[in-house]
Amino acid sequence: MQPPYHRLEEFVTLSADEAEIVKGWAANRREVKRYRAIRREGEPVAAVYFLMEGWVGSSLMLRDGRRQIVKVHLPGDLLGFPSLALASAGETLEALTDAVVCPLPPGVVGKILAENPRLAAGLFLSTQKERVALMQQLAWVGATSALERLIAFLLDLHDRLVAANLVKDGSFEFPLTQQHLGELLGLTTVHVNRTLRRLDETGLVERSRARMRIKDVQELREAAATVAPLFAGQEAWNRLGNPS
Amino acid sequence: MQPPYHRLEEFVTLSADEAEIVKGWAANRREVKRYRAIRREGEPVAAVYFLMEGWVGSSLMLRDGRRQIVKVHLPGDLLGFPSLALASAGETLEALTDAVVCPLPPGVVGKILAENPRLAAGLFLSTQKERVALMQQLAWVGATSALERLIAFLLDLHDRLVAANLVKDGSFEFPLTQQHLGELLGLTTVHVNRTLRRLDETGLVERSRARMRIKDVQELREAAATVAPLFAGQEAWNRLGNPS
DNA sequence: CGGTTACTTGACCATTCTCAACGCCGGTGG
DNA sequence: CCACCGGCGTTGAGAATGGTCAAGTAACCG
Repeated sequence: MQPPYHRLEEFVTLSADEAEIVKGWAANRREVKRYRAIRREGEPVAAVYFLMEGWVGSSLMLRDGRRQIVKVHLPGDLLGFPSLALASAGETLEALTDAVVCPLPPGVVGKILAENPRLAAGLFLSTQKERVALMQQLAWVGATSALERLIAFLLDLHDRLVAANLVKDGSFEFPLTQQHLGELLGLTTVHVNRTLRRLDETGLVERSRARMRIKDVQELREAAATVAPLFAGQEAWNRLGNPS
Repeated sequence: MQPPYHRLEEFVTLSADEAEIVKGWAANRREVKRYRAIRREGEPVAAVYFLMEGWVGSSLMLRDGRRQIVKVHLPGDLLGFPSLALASAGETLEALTDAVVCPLPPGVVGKILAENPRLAAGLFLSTQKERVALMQQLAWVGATSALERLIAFLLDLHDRLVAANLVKDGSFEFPLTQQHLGELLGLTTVHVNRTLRRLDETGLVERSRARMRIKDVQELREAAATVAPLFAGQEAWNRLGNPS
């Protein structure tokens, strides 16, 4: 199977040199078992991570033990970047399936910023894309009902799984527990359960073990409270490159 | 009054050249009246903005008209960066007070990425800081009660106002309506009102017209559900510059 | 096959929302 | 200068979405 470099080429096509740099990351693989932490909040910021295989959650812990999952990462994602601005890590990275990550010391990022403007622009835009995703999630969680949140998340997940080539025959692996969904969407496990049941009673999705199928993506989109933003791809890079 | 460049120097001290670049931004000032949009969702991504004076809100609109404010920006903030990754703007930027912004075409950002690695690293880290802030807000909104959300927001605002030198004698201007607070925290106006009353009945804050005073910041911090993250400042830049 | 973990369901509870009315304050026009 | 108007803030009563507690069931793992 091809390493998931799709997200790195989304905004800037990589030159041969740049592709070499990226491939070099794979030299350092770290395998992580399901539910194990890759890095916890409060630990030193020793690296960022390229997610090679598996799913990983980024979460914040509140003082009383409640937890908010802020992102479910899929293969090809870069993890841990926000903590580069912090004195110690601000997010816990936890494997949601068995996973493989490639740790990149902050110096690698610095070197790219210093020496490779194209790749730097790609990273920069990728980071902005993540900000948009966070803004969207905040909108779901802050302004919509349980059902709408679930729909919005499933659609977003679906689209990202398609991009990562992980949807087969319209269905995909779904390793999240209902507890995870609750912590992601700001709901209790019990209510996630009821809402999920409602969703598949209406025939919009089908759950079986650790798989899920969205039966009619178009119909589900119409039930969603937000419209997925349209990313600019290459055009974003062109804008950066053509000061007016 | 000094232009608010504090946020640009947070991670990387600017060289004389770099300071010149930044000062050059001020050449192009755009004044915006309170409640006027600087840029709406869906419009072309013509620029990002440096906020010179005043407060600005970034918000997303849902299909049914509900709105989520994702950030209240203060002087010194850079606005509109997430939309650089999008085909058309993903957030509406609305002046919450009379404001002055300096529009920067995307090409200016591209030029910095291409030619000025130090400034680029500063921007990059600033952006990561914003991501951390968004993650925190998501945690408040997703995982805490109305009272805790309000406290968390007020503390965060307070700290940022202090950094921008906008707190005088322990009190600060507070131009947000209760509706804004609701849209920011995922609550209705009515409930914001009740919660605010509860807050000042307990004597933790004092409201008068368009000002607010936090009577005991330390005590309020103890009542908060999250701990504000510690930003790395210069150290973050050092990490980037010293690949291990 | 036993034990653990996740999922499911029910009954009850509470935080927050909805709807509605009213008061205050600032601005505007006569 | 005063009267009106509109926006914002405030308060009350009742409804509802989602939370809590609890128990039971199904799936998975060693």
